Amino acid sequence: MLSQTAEYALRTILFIAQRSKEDGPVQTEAIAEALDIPRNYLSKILHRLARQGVLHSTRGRGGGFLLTRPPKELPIIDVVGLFDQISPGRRCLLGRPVCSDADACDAHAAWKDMSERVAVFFRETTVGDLLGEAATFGKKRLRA
Amino acid sequence: MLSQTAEYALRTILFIAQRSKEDGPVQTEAIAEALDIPRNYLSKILHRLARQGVLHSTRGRGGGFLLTRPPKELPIIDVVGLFDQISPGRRCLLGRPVCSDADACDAHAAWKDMSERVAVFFRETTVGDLLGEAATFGKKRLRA
DNA sequence: GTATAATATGACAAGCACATGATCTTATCA
DNA sequence: TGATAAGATCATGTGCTTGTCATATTATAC
Repeated sequence: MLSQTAEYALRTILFIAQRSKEDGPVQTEAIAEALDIPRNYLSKILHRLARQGVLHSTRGRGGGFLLTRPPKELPIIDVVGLFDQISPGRRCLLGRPVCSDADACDAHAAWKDMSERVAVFFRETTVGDLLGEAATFGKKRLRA
Repeated sequence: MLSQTAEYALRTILFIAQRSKEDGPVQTEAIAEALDIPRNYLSKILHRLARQGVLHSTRGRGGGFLLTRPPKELPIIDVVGLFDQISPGRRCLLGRPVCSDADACDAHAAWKDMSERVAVFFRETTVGDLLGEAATFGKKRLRA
C-alpha cells in the first residue's frame, strides 16, 4: 500500500513523536538503529520532512529532529503524502482515459467509494491517533 | 492501485471477453493495437494467463486466445491476483512484523476494515460485471 | 580556534518493473 | 513440403526506487 520510503517516514515520525517528549531532539542514528532503516537513506527522508515543515532540524551537538506540530494536529497524509500519491482522483480501475460520474465504467461507483475511503483515512487519522495518545479515531468515526 | 501489468491483464481479459464472442480466438496483435499495450510485453502476460488457466491459447493460423470460463464466472481477482498481491493479509500500515487482532497497532482495526473491503471488491466482482453484460454488481451490493 | 557532534548532500550502484528486438516453435493452408 | 500465421522465448535496455559511500556544512564545547 505504502512505498517503502513512505512507511519509513511514517514510522520515523511516530518514533520522534514519542522519543522527543522525554529526550528532546532525536538523532538520525538513534532512529536508524531503533527502526532498522539505512542511515543515509533515512537522512534524506528526514531532510525532506524538514524542508516541508513537518520536522524541525538542528545541527551540531545536541541537535536532531523535532515535530513542528503536536501529534494530534498532524494528519498522516502530511507525512506519507510527501512520498506517495494517495488521493488525487485515483484513476479508473480499467485505465480508461475518462471515467467520471457522468461517463462511468461499470466499476466506477464502487471503486470511487473505496478510494475515497482510503483518502479519508489518511486525512482524518493523526499521528496522535496512531500513538494511542488520544483514541479519537474510532470514536470520531462511530459518532459520524 | 494496480500495477501497470495487472491493469494490462484486466483490460486484455475484458477485450477478449467481448471480441471473442463474435470473432473467436483473439490475436496478440489485435489486443496490442486496440489497447495500446507493447506487443511482446503483452505476449508474456497472455502466456502467463494461459499457464494459470484463465485463457486458452492456440497457435498457428486462426489461433489466438479465448477465455476458459464465461465472464460471469471469472472474478477479477483471478486475473489481477496473478500479478499483484491484493489480499493476503496486507501487512501492517506501520510495518510491524506482527500486527494481528490480538496484538494490534492503533491503526489496525480501521486499516483492516478497509483492506478487507478492497479484497471483497476483487473477489466478488466478475469480468461479466465489468462488461455490463449483467449489471449485478451494484444490485448485489445494494441488496446486501 | 580547534576538536567534535551532528545534519546536508552529491555521486553512484543494485534490483525490479516495464519495455523492446530478434529469434524459435507450432500449426494451418496451398 | 514450403509458405505463412500465429504464439513462445531469449537477450537486452531503460528508468525508478531503494540503498551505499564519501564528503561537505553547521553548530557546540572546551
